[in-house]
Amino acid sequence: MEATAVIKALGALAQEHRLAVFRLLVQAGPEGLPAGALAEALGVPASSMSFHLAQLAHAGLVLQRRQSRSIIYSADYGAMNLLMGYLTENCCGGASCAPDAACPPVLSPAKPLHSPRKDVA
Amino acid sequence: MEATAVIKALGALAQEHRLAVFRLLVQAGPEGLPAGALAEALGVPASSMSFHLAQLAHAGLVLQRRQSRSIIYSADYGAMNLLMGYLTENCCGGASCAPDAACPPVLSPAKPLHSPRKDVA
DNA sequence: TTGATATTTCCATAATCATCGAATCATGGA
DNA sequence: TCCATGATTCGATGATTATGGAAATATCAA
Repeated sequence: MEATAVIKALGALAQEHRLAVFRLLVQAGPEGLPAGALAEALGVPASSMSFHLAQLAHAGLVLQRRQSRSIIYSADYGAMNLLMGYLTENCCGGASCAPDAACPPVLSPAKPLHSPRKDVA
Repeated sequence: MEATAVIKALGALAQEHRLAVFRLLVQAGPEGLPAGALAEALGVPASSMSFHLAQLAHAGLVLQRRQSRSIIYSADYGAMNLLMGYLTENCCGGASCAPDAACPPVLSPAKPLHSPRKDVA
């Protein structure tokens, strides 16, 4: 994933409604949700929602497929993984950045990427 | 981490220079880098870099400390973890979203969050 | 205090982005 | 074909954001 794609993806998520939509889709799973349901869920006019969904799709964060009259949107989990991988890539120059924590990115709250060292704050 | 903080963080990263700075800092590790070095590394005027660093700091993504005449910036790894956790929270409604992949977010390329199912694409 | 260095603040300009009603397009049933 | 439904495109408006030079602030050394 290159920088311009990452910027586009981050910019797409950096907006109230789009962030909410993306999370709904992440939680909805691969089956996704139709545009109308998303608009109603967030209380946003259809034309506005369409604009935001287009942004997310153009950023490669969501997939769309038509099902009869509805257009179903779903999260692109692969893109999400690439995005987060880009941010943590080569963390701490590849060296162990903290004596007690592994550098390879792990999102689980129980195993944070690493804790800042005291001598830094 | 609440939505407004996440939006601020994502918005801060959704800009060419700021994304580049953040990655430099992530790779630099907890020791961080002075503002001047960042400006020079990216070929950006000092005043512009200062603006971008302020954005990152205000978004809670970087820490700053003064060291003599320099101001040293470093990545806030805790914030980064919270940010990514927010995006993947309650993925697929907590249910196993793919029969062969675990849902808890894992960034390692070898163990992606999960793969989209064929019947979805 | 004077001078040099490092960084930030101020300011005006230009560019990008969000909103939403109205019009348009696509689909499917009667 | 006609109509209803679901969604997108168009267009004007208002708001936010990026840029960089000049001036101001902070630190340190002599």
